[in-house]
Amino acid sequence: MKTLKDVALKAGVSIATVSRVLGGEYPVSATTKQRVLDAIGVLDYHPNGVARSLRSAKTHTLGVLVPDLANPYFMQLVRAIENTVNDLGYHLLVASSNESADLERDLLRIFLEKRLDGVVMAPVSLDGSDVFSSFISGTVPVVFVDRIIGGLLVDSVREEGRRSSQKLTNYLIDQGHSQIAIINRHGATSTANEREQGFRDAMLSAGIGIQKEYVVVGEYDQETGYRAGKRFLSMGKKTPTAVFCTNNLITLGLLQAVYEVGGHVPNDLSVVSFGDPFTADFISPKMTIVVQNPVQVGSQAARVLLRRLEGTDTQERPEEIILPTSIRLGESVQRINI
Amino acid sequence: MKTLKDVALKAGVSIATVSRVLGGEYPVSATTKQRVLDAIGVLDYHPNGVARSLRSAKTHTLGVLVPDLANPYFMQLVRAIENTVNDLGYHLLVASSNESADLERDLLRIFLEKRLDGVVMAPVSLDGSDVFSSFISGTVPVVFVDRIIGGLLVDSVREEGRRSSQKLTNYLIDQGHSQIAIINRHGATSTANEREQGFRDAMLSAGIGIQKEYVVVGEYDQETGYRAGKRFLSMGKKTPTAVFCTNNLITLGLLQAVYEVGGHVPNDLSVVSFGDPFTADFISPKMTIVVQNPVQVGSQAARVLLRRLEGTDTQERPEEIILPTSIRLGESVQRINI
DNA sequence: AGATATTTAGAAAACGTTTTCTAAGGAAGG
DNA sequence: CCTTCCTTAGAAAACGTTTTCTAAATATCT
Repeated sequence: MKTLKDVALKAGVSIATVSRVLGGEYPVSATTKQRVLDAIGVLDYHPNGVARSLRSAKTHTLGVLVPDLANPYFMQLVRAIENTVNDLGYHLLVASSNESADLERDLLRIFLEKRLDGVVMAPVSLDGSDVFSSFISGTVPVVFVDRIIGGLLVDSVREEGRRSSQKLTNYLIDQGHSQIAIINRHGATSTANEREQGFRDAMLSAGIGIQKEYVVVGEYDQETGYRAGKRFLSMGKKTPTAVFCTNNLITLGLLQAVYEVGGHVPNDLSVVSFGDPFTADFISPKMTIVVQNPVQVGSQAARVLLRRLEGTDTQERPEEIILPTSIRLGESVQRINI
Repeated sequence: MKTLKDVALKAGVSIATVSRVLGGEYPVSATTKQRVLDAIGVLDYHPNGVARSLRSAKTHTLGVLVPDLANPYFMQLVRAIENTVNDLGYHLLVASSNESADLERDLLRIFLEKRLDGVVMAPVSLDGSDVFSSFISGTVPVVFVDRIIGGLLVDSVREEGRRSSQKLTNYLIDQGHSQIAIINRHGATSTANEREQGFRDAMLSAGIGIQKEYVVVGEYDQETGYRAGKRFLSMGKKTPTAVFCTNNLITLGLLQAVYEVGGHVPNDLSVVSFGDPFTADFISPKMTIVVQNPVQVGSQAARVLLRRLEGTDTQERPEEIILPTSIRLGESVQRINI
């Protein structure tokens, strides 16, 4: 591959001059400029971005770390980030942690070594590991999306979870349900916690006890929803009348389980869920959901990050943006006569 | 951020020695090695990957260029590529061309400047532009996925399209349909072409003429399917009895249009489609589809690319892998009595 | 014990840029 | 016409690595 030196030789100037023609800041006479441009064209020269990055300490690349690329929520998120940053000449290194804290740590180390200019991530870890402190001491801006890690002073953009969970549960209760199950993620992502809290808030104030068999924990994936569904359906008389799915993939799995035994939603089982617009629109029946907005989260996060990158607000306190969510009623809940 | 120099100073050795400790190839005495490792730990040193890349002419980063990140097919594809290459220490720069040839060219130029080690892309352009020749002369390995560009000697991995299209159409004909519409992408992606060809093959050998109003072209998106659906449904007696959707997003849009007017599939309209497993499984009714396999395509493409990167088969002729597809019958087609 | 081989470490070049510093040549001013 | 200023261009340092070349110190062999 050709270098500045080749171009300089061809054009009969110094490499400094070629660099200046490309940079455009420094004055170069019209004639030499043309000679250089001609040489560049003839040689099919393409600047070496790696060398540039080394010299300028800027890679113009942002790291995006999501737990699961196969989740439409995160796919939409990534897309929104891309759309927002592309115009300013940034590009994305995308990786997924598969909900593993170890993998997350490894990937962050890679991000650090690749000297990415900033990071948008949905954290999996429960607490700030050593890698985070490296990021912070290295002053690489990080923005958390969807989830947060308590105790870390990091910018974050997420969606309101507890109150909307509460409202969603209340809706079920209002429709006459009391045998309500919840399928959630194990462990303690902030998101999972908030959703479960909201659920408990509602049940508590309605005076309904929460039965152990009705609380299922697993992963944010279809498998978890499918298994839980199978189990619920095999409980005979004790089968819940309604299920609260805390995640779109879990919902898909649950529906699969119901349909597989010839069941019907909502006739045999009422279902409510958290859902991104993409997934939600093509599930039948139309689901009653808390409408999530990954596009908003992504573009806001990108904007926060870009502000940190361009601006000089290094010692400013972290931004914490919590987007409001709303409930959209569908046809996935049956009214029960008490 | 700390450098080799800092570590060398702290450990009382030369930077060459530190580099050797990190590299692991060159023999270093146990005592100095320990001193160096201690210094690295104390200083929280993280190697500068940019400098490494400059020196070694390897970025360990692959470019992935898809037309649309919001399409579950490509999302699955990207994920499969990531899974395949991560183990070997490669990471992905992901970008989407939004089906724009101009944007595609710009992004390829960026890839070139960032000195990515290789590229996996679903090409949008119809012919090989100048950027491609830069890639080829620069010997950056490229693998096409899903689509190809005629006349370019480039590795490719895609799915069989024409014969499966023909079979899918034949199925409709066997079920008694003759008023069959097709919704396809405009222009000439190889994929769109093949699917249309297969459709025409079937219609021709069945002796059914293809009516102009039954051939709709647009984008590979929901909007296109939705609009086409609206139009079909407003044709009264001439409304087709069956529609062949060449793409999963188009299918979603079409269904939306049908449901919106209270219609039913397949009672009011039979629908068949190309579909990725993810989307297909959660559409109701269960669709009769050509099952696409983005995961296979992605991992195969990654493997081909890795082989080019590691091996020395530079002058070998391009690989052209065409994966077989199969038809999965669902409940989206109604049998018509003739 | 002397000669040779082996192990370990440092100095310096190289990767391809950007940018600072220096200087040549011409324009402007007295 | 001589001095001063401005414009344009080159030389060289710097960014942080890896690697080649060289050399010192130690081990091995006769």
